[in-house]
Amino acid sequence: MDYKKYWHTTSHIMAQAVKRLFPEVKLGTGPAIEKGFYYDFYKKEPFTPEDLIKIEDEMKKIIKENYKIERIEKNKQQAKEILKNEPFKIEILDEIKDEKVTFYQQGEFIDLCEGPHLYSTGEVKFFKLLSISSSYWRGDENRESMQRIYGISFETKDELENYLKYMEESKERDHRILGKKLDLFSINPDYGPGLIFWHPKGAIIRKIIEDFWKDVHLKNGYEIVYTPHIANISLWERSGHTSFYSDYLFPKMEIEEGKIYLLKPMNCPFHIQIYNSRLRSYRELPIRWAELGTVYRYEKPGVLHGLLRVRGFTQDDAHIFCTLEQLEQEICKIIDLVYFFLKSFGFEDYRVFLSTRPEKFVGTVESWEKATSSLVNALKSKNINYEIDPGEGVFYGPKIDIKIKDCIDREWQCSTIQIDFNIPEKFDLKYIDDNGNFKTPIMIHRAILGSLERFFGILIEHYKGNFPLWLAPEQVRILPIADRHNQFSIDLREKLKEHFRVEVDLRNEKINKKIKDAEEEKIPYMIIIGDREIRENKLSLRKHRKGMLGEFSFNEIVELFKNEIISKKI
RNA sequence: GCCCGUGUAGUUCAGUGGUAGAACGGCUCAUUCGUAAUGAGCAAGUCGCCGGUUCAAAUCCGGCCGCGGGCUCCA
Repeated sequence: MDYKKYWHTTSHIMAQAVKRLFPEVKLGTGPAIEKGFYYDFYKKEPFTPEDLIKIEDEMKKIIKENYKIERIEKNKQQAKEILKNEPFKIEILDEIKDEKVTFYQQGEFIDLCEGPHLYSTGEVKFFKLLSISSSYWRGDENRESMQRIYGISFETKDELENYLKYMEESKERDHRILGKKLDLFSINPDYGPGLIFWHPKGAIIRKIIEDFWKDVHLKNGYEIVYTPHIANISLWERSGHTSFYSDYLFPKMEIEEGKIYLLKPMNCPFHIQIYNSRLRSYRELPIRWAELGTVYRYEKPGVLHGLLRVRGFTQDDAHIFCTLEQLEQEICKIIDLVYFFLKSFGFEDYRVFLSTRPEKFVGTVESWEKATSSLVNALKSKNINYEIDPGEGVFYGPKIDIKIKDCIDREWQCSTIQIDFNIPEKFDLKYIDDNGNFKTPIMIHRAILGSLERFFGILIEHYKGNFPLWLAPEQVRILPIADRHNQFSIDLREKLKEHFRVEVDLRNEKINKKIKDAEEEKIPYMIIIGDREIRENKLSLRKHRKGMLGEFSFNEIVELFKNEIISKKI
């Protein structure tokens, strides 16, 4: 069912309860959102968690009192009279163009609202208020600070409980917590908020991803490049970053008198320098240069978030220089590559967005239309359903964004394909065409994983820390039952080490404890070694979260693991 | 950046003005064990930083820094 109406009504019930308990509160707005609802209130003292309980109790009363919800039409004058004590509502009223406005009334509570709503407050069955936070009135930091209460409601108790369970589960997946628990990465707030330290277990995963990424790119017609982390400010002045991107730049470094350098916030100007290092012919195009390029951007303190929003990160960046005629085919190739990578990591659900020309743009309308139609044709030829974000393109060109869904249906944006008319002009990129004339190539910026840091964070949450065998930092752990099994286990490790990442648990602990720890560390496979295994030369194999698989020979195990790794089985 | 909350041992957290605590983890010893925690002992802290109030501050007040939620969903 479509819960929007249901949630919207619940938000009105909440507002009614708040008004009863705190009559001095002024109403802001209270819509249904993607999952649940909120209402913004203007109140001097913030709400406390105890207030939430009181509000919930009052809401239960209102539901029980089962008020009919009536839609009432008023003209502006009447509306103003009704809202005389609600300054925020009056502000909204003043912006409505129609002479007639609608109110919804339930009991003593009346609110300016275009609806729709349920028929009565009694229809809301199960609800919960979830959190209190602040927000600016109309999202404007110069305006009043409002108190926002979030909540959720459902028709059945089961749905509510499932939702609360889902919320709990999302917490267990939190990459910041798992990153600490599994010793994958850390951030030292004293020495650099937003800067990531990759611990050995995180770093090995990154290495596997990087190797895979490079191999696939080389096989797909890309060349790998490396570029510096800093460059003279004149490069950034020419690219325009010092003006349109200045908020995100780390402060200047004056390395010698008058020689000012900047940390790079993007890789593209460097790739352009490689392009411009000599004259290019049309015969060379398309040129595809890829780099795992580490960039630094000054993000505001309040927006940093684990691995997902950081100040230093590594983009899986590439730039393609091509002609307008080659554009569509290049886009198709990129889309294929995007899908190949995302599938390899276990992402099967996508939503594709095409962003078109914004109000402020560079280049000609004609070139925008050509580029946009190349994007559309590419999507159509791939039979991809897409949604249009009108006017949401970057000022320098249209783009395709691909959002992936993780295994609990949350959406993440990683991949982006952007066409750029601006920067080739700025840097005067040229090639010589088949008639000997200078032409300007088109440039495509594209990233597939987005950034390694962010993608790693998403992977941790997607897998809940249970990495598939090909990515797991420690693929197998050998667990000897008693001291006398240690030497056999160490020898076995040496043999397995040729193929896999394997450790032995030589601690003086009971087998139960060793299994528990290996399970908690999410090691995909355990091999248990006791008297029986040594006597019969068989290995007892246990799978993480599954339990005993039985006894296997050494060769059978090698085969089993190898197949699982090659197929990138989830 | 702004609003609210928050900062105590490696980790998770208790501690409302009077000698700094628990569990897990770590170390040592004993135990040699068959599929999710063997037992005992020991070590471990500038209570985020700076300042103020007080005979006395982890605790109260102010500033700074960090972290968490939100500030994008608009009658």
